[in-house]
Amino acid sequence: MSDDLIQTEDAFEDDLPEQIAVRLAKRDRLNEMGDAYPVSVPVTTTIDAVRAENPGLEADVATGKIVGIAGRIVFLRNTGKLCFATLQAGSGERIQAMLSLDKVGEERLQDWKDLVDLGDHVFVSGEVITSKRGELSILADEWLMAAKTIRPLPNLHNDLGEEFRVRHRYIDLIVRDRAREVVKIRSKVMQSLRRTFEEEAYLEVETPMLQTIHGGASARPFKTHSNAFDTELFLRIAPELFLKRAVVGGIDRVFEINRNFRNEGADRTHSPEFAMLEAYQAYGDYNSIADLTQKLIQNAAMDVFGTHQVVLEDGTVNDLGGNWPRISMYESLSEAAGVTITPETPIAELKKLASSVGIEIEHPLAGKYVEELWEHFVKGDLVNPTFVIDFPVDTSPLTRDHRSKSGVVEKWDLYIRGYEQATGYSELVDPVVQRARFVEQVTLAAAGDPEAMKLDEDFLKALEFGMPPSGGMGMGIDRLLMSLTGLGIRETIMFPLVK
RNA sequence: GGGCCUCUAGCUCAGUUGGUUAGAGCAACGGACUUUUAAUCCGUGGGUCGUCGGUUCGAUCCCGACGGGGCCUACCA
Repeated sequence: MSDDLIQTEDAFEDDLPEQIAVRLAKRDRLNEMGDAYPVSVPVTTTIDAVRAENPGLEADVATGKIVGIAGRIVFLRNTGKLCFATLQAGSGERIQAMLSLDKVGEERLQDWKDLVDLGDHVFVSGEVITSKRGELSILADEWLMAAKTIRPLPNLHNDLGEEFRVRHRYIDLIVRDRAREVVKIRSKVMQSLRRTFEEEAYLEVETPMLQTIHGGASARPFKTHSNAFDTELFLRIAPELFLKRAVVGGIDRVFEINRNFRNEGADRTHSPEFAMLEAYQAYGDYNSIADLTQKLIQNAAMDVFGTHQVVLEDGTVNDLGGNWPRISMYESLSEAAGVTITPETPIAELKKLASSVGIEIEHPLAGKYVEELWEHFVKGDLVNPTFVIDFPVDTSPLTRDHRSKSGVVEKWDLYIRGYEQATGYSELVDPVVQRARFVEQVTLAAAGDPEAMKLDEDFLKALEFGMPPSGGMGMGIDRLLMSLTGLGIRETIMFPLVK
């Protein structure tokens, strides 16, 4: 693929694809006659408005209404003395323009045929009519080039290849309704989430993305360097430790929607940068924050689709309605595995069980085996939204111990259609226990675990000033869009990273 | 990171069991056409068959390396 065609005057001469050379020549002619890229064109209305204001007209009707509209040409049908073009607005709405010899005159009709290509933005003004076949049209008195296109649009009769769509999303958005729709859905979901937060009296904040110590999750970070401070910086893997500082400071109900960066593998459900929602609620716990999470998602479904039963890309229905069940990790695992597993089950036994079902991992923490076993035995069967609650303590360093069960923490993961959609905690606010947990992590890091956290002294100091008992949650926005649409992550992100 | 597959015109795709001139539809160019809407009809041009190297009389095709992409797998959300 040659992307640097239009660089130098010399390049015009030689190896330019025919279609581009032809269009550049047309551009030159337009500039000689006037302007191929005028600063504006005298539009009086929009394609959407013309359609909305002229519904259900009979065929071959003249309304007497004169309008000026602009749009991108997506179909072109030139005949001898009457030319047709289909103009598309940014919304995807289309309308037909008709250019006849007796209205625009011989010269301008010839200019149209000579200079206008598929993909061009044009302005036409004239009367709103319907054609003999009943198509709502603008019968032009005049036309103007609004912006000349140099590259040809792909044909609109075959689906674009997936790679082409991702690499040229701007073209995908022009030619594919669904691409535009997904952008719209995403925007509406964001509005809905913010609306729910506002109703619940949360404040939206923005915390650092460039951090000197990365914490709040376990993942490999992207590294960068600050010239001014001459120091290594990390792109954040999570905002958690800063949002908790905000809660310490008295921002009792706080949320952030922003990007996280994780230097891990990319696949259908993982992107190196992804939009994350985190929320914290002083005087709440993992139950109240689960309630909030359910409300956020159900409101989003209702606001965007008007139902909790959302229809996915493949035609299946994702039922997000009702009160979502909360199942215990240890109990659901014990049931599915046919063996009683508790926080007291020795690691050797867990290892043996894991090995017997083909999970071969070496890890010093019993909790890791429990989570792996749970994913093996239970995860696949969870289709409808389900909160899996009460996780092993040793894999959840930022979560408080369970109020009554020993060996587990007050943490849930929300699963929807087999994917982890969100996670929530009763937050660990005891600075002494938090320090001890961090030290364990750092010890692991020293033992060669690159994802273990470094000690964030300033965060610990904040806790020492007293963080109220709190519930907190984190939710992947891209994944929420996936749950609501059934699309892959690279379709829910408008411009996903490509090499 | 490992395994398998893939890359042909502006776009979507055929095809060549190694042979002289690599095809289609849409798009483009020339012509005809005042009611088309994937307009139609006649005619024309357009390709380093991902890149580099090897084998061969001859490579788009076989082999190797590199690059892009996909699927599975591993890690993470």
